[in-house]
Amino acid sequence: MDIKYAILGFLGWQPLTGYDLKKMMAKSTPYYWSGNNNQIYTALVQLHKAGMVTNEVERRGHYLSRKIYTITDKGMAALREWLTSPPELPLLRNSFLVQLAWADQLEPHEQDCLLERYENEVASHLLILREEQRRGSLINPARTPREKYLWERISENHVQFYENELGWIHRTREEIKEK
Amino acid sequence: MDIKYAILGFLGWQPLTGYDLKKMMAKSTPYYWSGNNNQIYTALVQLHKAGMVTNEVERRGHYLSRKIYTITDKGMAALREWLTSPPELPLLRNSFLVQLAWADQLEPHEQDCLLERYENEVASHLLILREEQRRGSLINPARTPREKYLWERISENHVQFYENELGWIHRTREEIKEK
DNA sequence: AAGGACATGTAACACGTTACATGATTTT
DNA sequence: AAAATCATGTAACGTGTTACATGTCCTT
Repeated sequence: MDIKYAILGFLGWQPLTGYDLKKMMAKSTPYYWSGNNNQIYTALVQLHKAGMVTNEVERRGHYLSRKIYTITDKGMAALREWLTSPPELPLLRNSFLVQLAWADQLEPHEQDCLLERYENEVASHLLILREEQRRGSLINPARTPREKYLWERISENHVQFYENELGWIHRTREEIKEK
Repeated sequence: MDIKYAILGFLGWQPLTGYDLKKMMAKSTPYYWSGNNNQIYTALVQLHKAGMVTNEVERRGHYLSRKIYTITDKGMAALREWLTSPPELPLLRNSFLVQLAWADQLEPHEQDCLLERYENEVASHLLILREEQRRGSLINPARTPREKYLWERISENHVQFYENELGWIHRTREEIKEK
């Protein structure tokens, strides 16, 4: 469960609430978990049980309260250990490729429509990513120059992935047209 | 549930058993489902209930038997409809990037070890992919020149993805060394 | 005789998403 | 007054993996 380590990572930075974590993950590139209450809150409970985090309840007003989580030494040690564990290959699932595998059954214009739609999807997502980078709406801790560099490279990894995909689909369409 | 359409795709080609499907998926690039009984057999039951496939039980010996599934017109229509439905963006999950996000906490040599391991993982996977391509151990239907071309492009998409990743990690390591 | 391929299925678990449920506080 | 944000949680569902369970047939 990656998300636990992502949480530990953020808490290693500063104490945070579940709600804070949710927002931070939504704003940072490597976190593919979509704004997801269930996962975050249950992971926090599990981390608490395992002694990796402690929480302090802060009352505000009559009913409202929030839990501020802090990482423990045990949590820091677990994070460090995970950081040095063997990295895994990325998991890639592209259902478009499954469509393409059987696209020979389509009429030529339907087939090109499919390819064009995919190209547009990728291109517009790339624009969004670049815009986010440009506006600096993504989190970049930058506590040290090295950390800043690493986060920039992670962001770059995403952009490059979509650029690569765009190049591939473009060439595919060109080659089909030539026939 | 993509896998249902993948099954319909293969059955559109020829009648097959669940076991056949399992092998074919394992041998073709765009099918990311790992040799998985549960999914295939339950999907076949669901497709059968939905009238997308029929099956014929072939007895062989006293106890042994196998179910040969055939796609129906309804199944073919469902497949065609899915093929023309709007493609989705690929789903990419790279837990290595989550490790990297917090890698500033590591000693320089531990950090480079992490990067090197990832580079090696990607490089060796790329070798496997290229070897599979070269040996032709991957399925390539090639019933028409266009279909052959499409499957080659799908295979190329995979290779390009890992090549891109390899380029990215290589450059990242070089830039870190320069400091 | 042993091992591998053939063949079908179930059980338990892990991960992730959407939607539901509640209600206070702050901003417009 | 309405809308957005803050804040925590639960329920139901979908998808995918590993391991379990069973037994035959074919090759070495």
